[in-house]
Amino acid sequence: MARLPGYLRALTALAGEGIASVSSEELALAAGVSSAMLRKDLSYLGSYGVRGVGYDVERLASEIAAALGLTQDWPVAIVGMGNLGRALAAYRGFAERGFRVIALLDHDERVVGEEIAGCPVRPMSDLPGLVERDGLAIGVIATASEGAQEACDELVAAGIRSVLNFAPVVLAVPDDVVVRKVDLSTELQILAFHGQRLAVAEAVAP
Amino acid sequence: MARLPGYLRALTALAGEGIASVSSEELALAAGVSSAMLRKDLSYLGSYGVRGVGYDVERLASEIAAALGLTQDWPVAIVGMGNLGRALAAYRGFAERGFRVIALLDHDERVVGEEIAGCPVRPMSDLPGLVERDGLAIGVIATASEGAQEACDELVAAGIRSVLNFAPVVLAVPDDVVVRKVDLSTELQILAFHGQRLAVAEAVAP
DNA sequence: ACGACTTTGTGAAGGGAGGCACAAAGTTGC
DNA sequence: GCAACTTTGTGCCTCCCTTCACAAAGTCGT
Repeated sequence: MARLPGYLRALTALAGEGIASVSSEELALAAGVSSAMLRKDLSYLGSYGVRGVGYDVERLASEIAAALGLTQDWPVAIVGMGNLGRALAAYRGFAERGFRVIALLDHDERVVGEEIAGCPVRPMSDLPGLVERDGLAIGVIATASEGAQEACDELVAAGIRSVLNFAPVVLAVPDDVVVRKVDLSTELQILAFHGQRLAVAEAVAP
Repeated sequence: MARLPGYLRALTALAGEGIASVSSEELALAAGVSSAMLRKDLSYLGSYGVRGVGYDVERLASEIAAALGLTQDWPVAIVGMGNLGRALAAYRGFAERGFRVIALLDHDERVVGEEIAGCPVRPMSDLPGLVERDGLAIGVIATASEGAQEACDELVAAGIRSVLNFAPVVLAVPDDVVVRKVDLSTELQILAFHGQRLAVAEAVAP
């Protein structure tokens, strides 16, 4: 379920405010979904609500965290130390949510050895060892478009089956590999589309 | 249509290889969709294909670009000059696709005046002027979660109706404002979910 | 202890997006 | 100029996701 992270985030925020119990209505509002959908989603996890009262915030949060597999730390490696890769390496958001960046990788020998955000850049040949010895399970692709497929192939060959792709290309992977895509320019283009529709609508009926 | 940017990207790549004509089958493969869906999507734009031959790459690319409103440059402002905001300011991907970052903004007076990637950081109070005089239409929110709603409110108050949100919160906006969200940690959590399912499956049937 | 009230969990209905399959249209070879 | 082949455009069908609505269940006041 792609919405569980949103619920977890809303619950964490509520817990931070010292709220112990929440109804499906309130939580749905905070997470930006309908209450019926929220209840149906949560019912898949089990019956953790109490009729007439609502859900226990702490309890539900830990159930969702368990379902998402967030009870453990997930080691992450970032491939590609260009502009984007450096930014991601410096970004604190990973560690805050249980994702530990254990390696920065680059194909380019001139970059290997450099230190970014206190972490040395390592060659791609280190990948198998990272998977084997450090339990690396998630790879982040921050290369340019051209290098993305090759980087992905190397990740998959090393045994990684979860990939987060920032490059604006469609990656070809075996069926058992999961690829999630984050694409700035696609999002911007969708916004441009709406912006234009707005402009056209205004021109017609000002 | 959220898939048009993907088609455009595939077409641009084909044009770069000097390919002049493409069938729906080939283009669909390159864009990672089914050929039937591609044809249906393109038929909404009009009949730009030739039966028995396929689509003219250049022609189709410019039609899609026009539909997306990419014939003009879209001015963009980035709000929030923390880690993420600085990274975005330095990121070249915007300009490459017709999105011009015309302003960097921050609420914090200690950051205002600083220069990042050759562009000065300006106060939030400059917003109305940017919208009025420079045609600013798209706002990018790169603040921390806490400041996101306030930043969004200021963007909307200034007249911006297209927002790209990097903060992991659900923004409340009027109906005529479009918000697109890019959320790293949600994507990572979804990957963790799959990673855990994989681990569980392996433990059951090794 | 009982009744009224609140809230969950879920069956049924509704809608929309994607896929299938085929007719229409255009091209190419002879 | 005609026939065979290729490829688009689209009507129809199916399936999944969302929403509606209500019964079951549990709480709180009296």
